[in-house]
Amino acid sequence: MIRVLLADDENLVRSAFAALLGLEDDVEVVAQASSGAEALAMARAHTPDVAVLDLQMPDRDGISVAGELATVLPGCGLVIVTGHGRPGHLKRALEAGVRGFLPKTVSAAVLSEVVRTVHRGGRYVDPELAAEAISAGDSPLTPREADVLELAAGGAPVEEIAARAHLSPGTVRNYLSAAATKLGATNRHAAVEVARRHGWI
Amino acid sequence: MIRVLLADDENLVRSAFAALLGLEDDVEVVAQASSGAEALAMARAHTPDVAVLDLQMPDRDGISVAGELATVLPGCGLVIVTGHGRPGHLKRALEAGVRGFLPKTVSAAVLSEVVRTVHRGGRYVDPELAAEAISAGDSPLTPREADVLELAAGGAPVEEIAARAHLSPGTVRNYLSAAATKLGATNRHAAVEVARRHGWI
DNA sequence: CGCGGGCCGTGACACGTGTCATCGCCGACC
DNA sequence: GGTCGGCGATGACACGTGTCACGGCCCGCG
Repeated sequence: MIRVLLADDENLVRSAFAALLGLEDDVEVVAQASSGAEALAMARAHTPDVAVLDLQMPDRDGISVAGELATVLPGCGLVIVTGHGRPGHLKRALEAGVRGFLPKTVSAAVLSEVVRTVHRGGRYVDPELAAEAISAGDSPLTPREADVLELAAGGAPVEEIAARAHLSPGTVRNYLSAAATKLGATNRHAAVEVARRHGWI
Repeated sequence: MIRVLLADDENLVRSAFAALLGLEDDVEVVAQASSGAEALAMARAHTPDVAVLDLQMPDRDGISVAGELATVLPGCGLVIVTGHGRPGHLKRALEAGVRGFLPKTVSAAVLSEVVRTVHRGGRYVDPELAAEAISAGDSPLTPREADVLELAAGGAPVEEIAARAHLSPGTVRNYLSAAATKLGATNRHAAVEVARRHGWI
């Protein structure tokens, strides 16, 4: 029997996944969580064999939860499920010790199969996503550029970004200009779109 | 027995919903679709009692599908399920004849209950979402302002927006300026964020 | 009919931005 | 020890934008 922890902030989806996995004979959902913090607490309490985590949760990234789980529960298999799979996310997830990564567009049979594969110590990443990740490559942005670009995501003026990043307005413009050039965008706003699409911010 | 049509582009979620609804004695999932066009075709073929539609689908809006279904299958109950519930979406959905509207954050028991309620001819909208919709009110934007603001969503420069909207650059700037003022934003980019958050674009 | 308001355009001004050159400080690497 | 690259800053210039005033056209409404 494979003991599974489910974490997803969308209760309806999480319960539905539980119902889906419940149909399998060799899988048992032993705990559910609706946030990253709760997922960690539940994992400590129930020590599941496999943790199925949603990528986007209100408090913290599913990947950061996975990273912490990897050290707290080394034996626990880690699977990330996500709506919009971005290449950058996949890369970060694999670095965090995740062994299963699949978008929600895959068919139902895949989920339970991936749970079994990961439990056996194997790996599974969605082929389409893997291809995208390889063709897209790494982020060309330096850490600071990514930081500043993320702060620019809300459409805030440069002054506000500078204040929130504790930087000079001129420096912020330099970073944004560099980021836009690297991403082949004409604006920082278009650059934000590109970076988001690749999962680089 | 309530005959249900399920439409959601995320196969995993759709199958999971099917499993969830399959646990109910009085509900039967008779058809599934992964796009808006497919949902319409399936609805014609199977004449379900209730259609459960995801809001965001690749080809067309779940609301526009609902609007068409309302004329094609007048007796069919319409339920919209969505990840991020925006007040503006709720309003448009109700105008299209939708009688059930709920975010995916609700608990599992609610879904089947809403299907039953809608099948009986009743209505259900998520209380929290309803409160937001009332407090947020209608969109202050004129139709053209909303159009232009939508074209500005990608971060494109004014010239490009003007070309795509068949307008003069000056006119575009006027519209964007008006929209930003009405939405209390300093930029058009921040205005886009605000409008998106309210579901006005 | 006059009036308001949505729609579309022009022109002008001030401000925000994008771009580039140049500087200094540091840490990594050969 | 020299070089390279990331980080932070400054200053200057050109361009994109935000804002306002103003013009016109059309439609609906009192």
